[in-house]
Amino acid sequence: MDIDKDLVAASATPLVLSILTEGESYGYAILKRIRELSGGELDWTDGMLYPLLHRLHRLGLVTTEWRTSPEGRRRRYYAITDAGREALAEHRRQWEAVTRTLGGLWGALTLGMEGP
Amino acid sequence: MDIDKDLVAASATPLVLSILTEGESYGYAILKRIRELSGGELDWTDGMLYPLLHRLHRLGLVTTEWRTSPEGRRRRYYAITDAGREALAEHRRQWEAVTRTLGGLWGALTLGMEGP
DNA sequence: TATCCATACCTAGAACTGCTAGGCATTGTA
DNA sequence: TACAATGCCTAGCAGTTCTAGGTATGGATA
Repeated sequence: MDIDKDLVAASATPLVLSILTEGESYGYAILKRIRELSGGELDWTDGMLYPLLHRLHRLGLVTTEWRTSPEGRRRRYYAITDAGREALAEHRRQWEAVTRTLGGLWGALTLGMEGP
Repeated sequence: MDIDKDLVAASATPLVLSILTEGESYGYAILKRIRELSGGELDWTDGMLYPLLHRLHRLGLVTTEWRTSPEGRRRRYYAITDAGREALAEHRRQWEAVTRTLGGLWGALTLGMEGP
């Protein structure tokens, strides 16, 4: 049930940026959210996520700061920037272009998008 | 308008296998078909396609043979195998799973699938 | 109070890979 | 006869990824 490596790579950035549009978050919580959203199909290790978050920060797509949560834990919170939102829109555009191309070959394609 | 490298990588195998479900084909024609299907958004070089076709053959997902076309050109034709069809189904399943995950974050998502 | 699990983060560098940039040959056409 | 289009191939470099390791702390349990 492992998702193909290339597909994981292709979806990583849009997925993280999308999660951050829901509101700021931090590494550990993002991992759990990904697992939850995909119903367990996408199961990243933290070693995959943190370098990605660092890269997004280097590219100016997110801001970050250390804060202490109400529970007393130190966490590095991330928030999406305007540039991040633009990058996400472009990713989405590309994802739709490719899905449309594949959809043209796959015939009537629902992709499970019709649900509630 | 360049499509992200990772997204190209993720779509490469399902795209080629899908094209071969339309009937056997050969490298040069597959390249043109990809350009056509994507409206020019996906623009592979031949140096990207041939190694992929070789890999698909090595994996038993396609068969291949040299033939001379009616026009007198020598071409290496490729045809999808049963294993290839199974692999394609699995790719499609994964693509849909990831698209569904992203779709859950993107809200109502048409992906241009509603067409004529 | 010792131990274990969950939470929370970080990175070096081995291992892998993809594609650029080159090559070759043939047919049609200006 | 020269150029464009058709048609195929691959070495190896340049680039990246993620595994495997590390650290630390809060809360629960025994």
